[in-house]
Amino acid sequence: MPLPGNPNFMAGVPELVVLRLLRDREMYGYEIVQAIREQSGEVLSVGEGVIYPVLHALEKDGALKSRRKTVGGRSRVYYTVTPKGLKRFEVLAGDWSTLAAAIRAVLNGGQHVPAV
Amino acid sequence: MPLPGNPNFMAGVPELVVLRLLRDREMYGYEIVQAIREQSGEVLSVGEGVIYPVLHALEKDGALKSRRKTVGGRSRVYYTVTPKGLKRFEVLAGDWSTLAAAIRAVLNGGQHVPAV
DNA sequence: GTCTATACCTTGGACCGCGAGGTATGTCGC
DNA sequence: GCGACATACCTCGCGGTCCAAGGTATAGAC
Repeated sequence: MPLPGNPNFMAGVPELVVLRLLRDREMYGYEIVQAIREQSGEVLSVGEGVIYPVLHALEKDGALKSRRKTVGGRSRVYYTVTPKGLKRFEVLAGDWSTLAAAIRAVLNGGQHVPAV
Repeated sequence: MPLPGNPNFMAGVPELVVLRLLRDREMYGYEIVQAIREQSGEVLSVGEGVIYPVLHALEKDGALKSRRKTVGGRSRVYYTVTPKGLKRFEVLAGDWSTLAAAIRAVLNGGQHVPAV
């Protein structure tokens, strides 16, 4: 949360990314890990040790719902975004946008960049 | 360091910002804290508890040089960027750029954004 | 003489990310 | 049938960053 007294202003990106991916379609953890790697052009490598805890926390908070599904003999846990999760995504996305703009502003020498 | 095996990929923003400000002109710690707040449009609030340790670490690494100066009866520690520090800034700035682009790519649905 | 602003600094803990490790099952080659 | 590899889930504990809180000291205002 960048705006008012921001504790740990850089955190929460994994969460944001997870919510973004699940907004499009139902996915399972292992798949998410690879999707992040792919879609970021191999730049972001957010491992399973990050993703699974994030998924559990989001579900506990009611931002995600899960259901087991067996595909080709493999048991998977698929996640979907709840309305609460969608709202959370929008907040986080806005925060990120604000933050990135602020950093860019400083890098550009203090000229206020009018949002992207 | 976003690219190869990235430990703590989101970190280092305070350092990056400090180097950016000092690249323009000599500044002292207290001044830097306020400059960040201002230039970021009050979004970034990186307190003294962050800045001073960063300045000390950068100086210890030879990225900055300091000199005491008394202005109007007030003793200040002014910092300037060394060539090593400049190089470090360029690396960090590039890393940040890459990272921000990667996150934006994911937020945009996996279409590779051709750098900004 | 007290209060506010300036200016420096350190410490403790909180939090997050992450590697490393652990379990289990399916598939492919030999 | 057996080993190696990919899939798929999970947790623990370390480590690094950030940050609030607190501490010192001087200058200027009222």
